[in-house]
Amino acid sequence: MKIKFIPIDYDYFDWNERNFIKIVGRDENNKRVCLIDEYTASFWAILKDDVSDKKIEDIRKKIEKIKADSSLRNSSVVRTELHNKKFLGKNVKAIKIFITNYKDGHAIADQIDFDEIEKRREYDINLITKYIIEKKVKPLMWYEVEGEIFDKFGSYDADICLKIERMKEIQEKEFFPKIMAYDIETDKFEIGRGKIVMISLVAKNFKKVLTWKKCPHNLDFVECYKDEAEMLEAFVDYIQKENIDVLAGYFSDNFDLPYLRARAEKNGIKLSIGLDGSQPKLSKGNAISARIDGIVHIDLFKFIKTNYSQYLQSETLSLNEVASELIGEKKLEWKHKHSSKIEKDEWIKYFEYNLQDSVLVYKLMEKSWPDIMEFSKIIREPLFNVSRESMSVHVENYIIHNLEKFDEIAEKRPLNDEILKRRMLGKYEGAFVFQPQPGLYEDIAFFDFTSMYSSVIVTYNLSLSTFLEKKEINSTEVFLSENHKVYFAKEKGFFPVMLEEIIKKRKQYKKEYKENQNAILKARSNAFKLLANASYGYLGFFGARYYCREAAASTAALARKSILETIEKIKKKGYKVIYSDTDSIAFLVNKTQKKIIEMLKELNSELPGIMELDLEGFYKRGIWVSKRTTTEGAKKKYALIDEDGKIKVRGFETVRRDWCRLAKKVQNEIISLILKNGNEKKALEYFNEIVKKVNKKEIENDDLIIKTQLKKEISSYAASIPHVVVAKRMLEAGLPVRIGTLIEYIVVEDKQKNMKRGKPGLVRERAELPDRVAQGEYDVEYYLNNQLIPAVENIFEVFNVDVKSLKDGKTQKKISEF
DNA sequence: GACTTGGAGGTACC
DNA sequence: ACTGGTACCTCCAAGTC
Repeated sequence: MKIKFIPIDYDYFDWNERNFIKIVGRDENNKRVCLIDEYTASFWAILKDDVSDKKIEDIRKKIEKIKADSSLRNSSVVRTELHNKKFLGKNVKAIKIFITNYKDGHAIADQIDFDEIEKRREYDINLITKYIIEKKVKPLMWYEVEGEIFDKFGSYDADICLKIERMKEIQEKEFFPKIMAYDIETDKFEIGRGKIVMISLVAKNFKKVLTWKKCPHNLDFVECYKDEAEMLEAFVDYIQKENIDVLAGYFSDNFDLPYLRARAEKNGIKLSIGLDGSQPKLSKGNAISARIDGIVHIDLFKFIKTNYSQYLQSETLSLNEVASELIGEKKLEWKHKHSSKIEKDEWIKYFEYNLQDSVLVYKLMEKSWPDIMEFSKIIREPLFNVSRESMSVHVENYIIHNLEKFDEIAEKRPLNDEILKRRMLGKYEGAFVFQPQPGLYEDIAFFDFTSMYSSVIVTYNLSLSTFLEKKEINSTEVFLSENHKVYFAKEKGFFPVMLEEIIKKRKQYKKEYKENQNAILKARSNAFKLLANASYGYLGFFGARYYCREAAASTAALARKSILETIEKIKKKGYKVIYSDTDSIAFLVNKTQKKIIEMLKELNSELPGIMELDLEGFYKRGIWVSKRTTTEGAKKKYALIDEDGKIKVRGFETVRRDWCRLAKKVQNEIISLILKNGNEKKALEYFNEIVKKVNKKEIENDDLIIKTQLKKEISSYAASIPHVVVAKRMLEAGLPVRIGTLIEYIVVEDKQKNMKRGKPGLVRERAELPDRVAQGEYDVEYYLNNQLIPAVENIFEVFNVDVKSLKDGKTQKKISEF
């Protein structure tokens, strides 16, 4: 039988003690297809140099006799092959060892401890990953498949199952999966402790809320069931009936699916939503992931966190904020309460609220699909994994999937003691940041290096496999510090070569996207950008297979050297450099813009390798301020206005979430007024008005909330700082507080009159939960001295205006003098 | 007891 | 633990006089 097929989900199972791969996907008519493939797991034993051929044959014979029997199954080596391979760039002879069952790879590898064996590798690589590499059955690519009907499964919910005989990659139209979004509402927050009150399901032309609560209304999307158990059964039915590829939730790995499983168990029913009739499988450990056989369960929260969060403005990654920013739609209003306390007519609101959550998840999933799909195609890992994995894992998987071209055997994942050792090493010297001079500057140009760290890695060939223990002829020498030099080979290593390709592809797809703006090209270009950006971090990441501290430190060192040299050149051309951070240089434009572009060309012609300097932009004006404690300029804090009047703020309180909105809004407005007008006059008037308002207690509570995230367990905080004290109080009040919760508080006047000689008591004693604070109850002194003034003081200082004394009556006269 | 200092903690920049 | 280092700033608590 011959069909067209696109792989969506991968899994493996044991049959007669051997491993079989099961791929679920679609055919050209969108029929659900499952493919079965026999696959023999393997790993490598790398031989030491100079082992004689005869000895190698002896060892192979010995290896072929190895068994690893357990109560679970009898495992053994199937056969061996001898190959000429590379390991970390060096030629090696290696024995490829095929085994009956992947799960016993470790047990068998442990028995290969002959003196002639240098290393054993790749027994720590996922079976699916190895399968995709070797058999080239890549996720979300179309294939023409020949195979025979496979009916050895009792019943599998697919239109057809084939055992693969031949496969060929083909070109076909882009695939779009059938997505369903879901969300549950429960009586208690803790997993399984309360009942599930309702479940919403949203797919294309499909909107439902399932509930077992009485239905005193006529909402057509609500379906009522006798009890929780019946509702859960209906949920299972819909998942089975609707023929979906992707089930998407938000925080659903940690909440919705575990909750559903727990409640199903309590009700004595099976949550058999897998195509094989199995229940969702929850992984053990801290980072729970919930898998459904044949259906890709995606927890969008995880994908958004690793892939979008750095580009989002949202203060938190709550569904409400993320949806609002990405799709311009919000959750409905609903104040959570136990179902027993919900009034009759409130239920409609509750159902609508629940439905809207799934609508948001559905739309977010549609929007994220190109990104998830492109990552899956580029990295060649299944959607389930790609949607959950961190950037370092993405980089690593990309490497592993591309080693074949280099004949490389993969390095092993570091074990715990190795990780510990790496972490003990501490930090190495990083980027250069220019010491700015506080002031308001006119006409500024910004240059920046494109993907600077990646370009450095490629240009200087930095990586684990090119790192040399000692100086060799024709090697690159890098000064890390005065008495620490390291060396790298000139011969190209696979890591820099791969990175160069990533950078090239990023450029290519960026260009293609500009010519043909569609979501997929954008996603493709973006995926390569993210991979390139994470590569340097990967080199210095303690958990990386290809960790190389020297390479990471050298990357930073060479980037420093490069930027400092460029700064010098720009200075020599007669420009005043005012700022620089890592890969960017700001300088004053005292000549025509044409001259600047000419200089840029010249600078580029002198740069080595793929290093490239780019014009980031011209700005009409910019402000740099001093640090709060000293008079020297603050780094990483500045604001710019471009020729179109667009303002860019970096580092100021305005862009920090741990400052109250009042301080942020006022600072932002002051920055804007100053940059637009070129002086502080209007800004001072504005500030004066605000101070009056604060004094008159006219500021809304919402503008006074200070938000700080709880980053660890409450008990492990050394000092009792305001947000931790408030968090404790929230816990006592039965509010959900855990690591990651954004704690909100308002500082109120000292009720206990703890004032000591006119000075207020500790902030934590005055930090109050926002809904316990009445309008106008806030502490004027705190918000003036600890929020407003610190936020604007250094800005006005640039104009020699002392704002500290503004709140006193006298100084107001002083302002009128301006 | 008032003031200084340093560390913990959080969040930004690139 | 889940990419890296650099930097700012607040609040508290210990240290100093």
